[in-house]
Amino acid sequence: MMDSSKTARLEQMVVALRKTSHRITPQRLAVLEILAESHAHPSVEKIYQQLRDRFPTMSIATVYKTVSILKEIKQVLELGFPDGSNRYDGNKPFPHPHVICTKCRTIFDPELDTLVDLTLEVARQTGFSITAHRLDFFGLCGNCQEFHHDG
Amino acid sequence: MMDSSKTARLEQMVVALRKTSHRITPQRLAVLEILAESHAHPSVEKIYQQLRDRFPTMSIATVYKTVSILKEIKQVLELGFPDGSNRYDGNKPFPHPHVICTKCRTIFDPELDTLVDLTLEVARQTGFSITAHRLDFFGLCGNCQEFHHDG
DNA sequence: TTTTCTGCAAATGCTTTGCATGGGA
DNA sequence: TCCCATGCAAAGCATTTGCAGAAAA
Repeated sequence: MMDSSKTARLEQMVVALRKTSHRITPQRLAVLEILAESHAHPSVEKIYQQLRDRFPTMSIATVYKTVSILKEIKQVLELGFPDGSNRYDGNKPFPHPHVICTKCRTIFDPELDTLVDLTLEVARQTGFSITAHRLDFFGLCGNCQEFHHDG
Repeated sequence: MMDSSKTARLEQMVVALRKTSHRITPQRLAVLEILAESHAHPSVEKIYQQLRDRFPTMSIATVYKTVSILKEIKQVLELGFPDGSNRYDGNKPFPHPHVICTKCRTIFDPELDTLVDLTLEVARQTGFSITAHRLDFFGLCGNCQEFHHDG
């Protein structure tokens, strides 16, 4: 991916914050940078760890608050998990499928056709007005298949 | 649905417990009955509430423990949500799509073609060995569209 | 200068765990 | 009888909240 697109994505997020009357602080900008550049779907904890070098006094609560705002203004997609290992996608903040390794917790974005047909079929069948969806595939990634240790 | 199929499903769960050396207690049997008969995808709290009449001294921890065992032996499907409002499906304890009302939290099972094609495509693209998936559609049910109050 | 944000700590809420008593098989 | 299950309370843990001082605009 070109560097300009990362910058472009960051700029989109900054503009979205400004439009909703949120201030741009150094801490927030740093969170935005990580979310705009990373394709690893980082957790709040991961974001926090990456920021501790630049902001030694930073609180993890600030990361939580920033991510919460980004969710509200739809600039980040939350991949929530019941065990509390939530992950965040700042590159594509709209519903799309994910492939998740149940061992090493790596998350990829597969290239699949959209689910518009399925969504329409569900709406027709159930009378729901569908506004979002979530599609996750679970399994072992190539690396974890190859080196499958015990435990 | 015929009554016999409910009984049949209950019997399957009992057999599965016995095969894995788990004891059949009145409390466990009651949890199994609710999971086998309900199509509402009940939460642990809901199961607990329905059991308090018959078992006044019952602990919610017992419901958690029973559901946990059923998960292990694949006799219940857990629909986990990051806000802790987990729901359980004892009728179809295998991956299948769900339609979820974001207002009243009703959950339906739409009749959709299986995702075998998509699963194979994901495996081909990513090199994963896919073992499970999760597909949720979110929106407003017919009733909540009609009577959409504030708050 | 005003309003919002940060950082710390306490609170929250679902779920899990430890342990003594009770009950299946 | 021998283990396992129950019920109670305490612990766990990611996330949220309250608040006083700091900083954006």
